[in-house]
Amino acid sequence: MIRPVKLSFQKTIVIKPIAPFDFELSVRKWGGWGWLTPFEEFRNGILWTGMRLKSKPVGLKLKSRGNIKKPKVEIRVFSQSRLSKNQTENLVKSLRSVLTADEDISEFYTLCEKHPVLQEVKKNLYGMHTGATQNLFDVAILAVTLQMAPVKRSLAMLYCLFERYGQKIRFDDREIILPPVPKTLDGVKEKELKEKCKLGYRAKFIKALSKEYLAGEFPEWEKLLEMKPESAKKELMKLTGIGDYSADILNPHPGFPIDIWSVKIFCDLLSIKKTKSDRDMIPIVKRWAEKNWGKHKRIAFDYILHDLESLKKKFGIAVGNLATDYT
DNA sequence: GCGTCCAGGTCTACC
DNA sequence: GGTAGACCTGGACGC
Repeated sequence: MIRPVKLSFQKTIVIKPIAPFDFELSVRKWGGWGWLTPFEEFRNGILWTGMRLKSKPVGLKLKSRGNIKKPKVEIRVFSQSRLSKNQTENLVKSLRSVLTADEDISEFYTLCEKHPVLQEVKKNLYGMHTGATQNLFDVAILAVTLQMAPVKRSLAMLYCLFERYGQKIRFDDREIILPPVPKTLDGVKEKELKEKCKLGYRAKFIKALSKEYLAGEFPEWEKLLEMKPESAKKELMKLTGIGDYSADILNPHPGFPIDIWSVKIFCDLLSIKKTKSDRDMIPIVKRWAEKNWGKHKRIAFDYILHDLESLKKKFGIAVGNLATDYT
């Protein structure tokens, strides 16, 4: 990795999300995945992280200046050069989106009253918004590293990709690593990715995704939003290495990205009778979620995965070591 | 210590 | 269109 890019303070942005909004729950993600990058830092109620404005690296220092009922987030912005009016407007738009500041979760909370598991997660995670990056390439890389591997190995692959090929930024006495860009990964040999980051067969997917991005074959987030959920998913599945599971992670429409690991938990939690193998139960549990939770299935999914430890105690589900694998 | 199995999917060849 | 088998790696397990 090249030496860190030094960023200096430019301006402060204030965002007022729709209440209820709990700042810490919304920006602190489980399992070492991070909110915008796995290498961000959260300490004493402050989050240091970063993102790109097109190709311009931006450092962000976020702090709550409100409360759950009257939320207000102060964001100090750092960059190499002054932000133009247009860049500032785009940054505010991106920040509102990744914070899901405009999402009213009260409708989901009404649904929560109908199911004991959701009642519990609502109580424990009240005010959590589940936003994350809109950069489809970054999410595609994450999805590929999640495939066919335990969490420990997924994190090892992801961390290696960031540390070797990501971009380090330095601001406010902190160093943050931003995700690798397609151009960088396109310039790395598949053999190197396999050997250095232990990506195995996934190295081919990463290379192909980089080439597809550079060739303009990645769909745009806004266009996917305009499509019907299933059409958007089909579009995403045209990308190399993106199948049913990964497309559910990338899709801006609410999906239900369960896999072999999580299907066991959902069957236990939701008392869904296991009539087939774990893999064959995946479409059955997906249909259950669609039927019972509809457009709220993704936020329900996120709330449940964030609250596994307390759900384990409350409902005695057999998540055992699987849940602690995330910590 | 060594061999075998399998995991938090996807692709491809084959029928 | 449906399905079996291959694909990387590393931890768990049995011997």
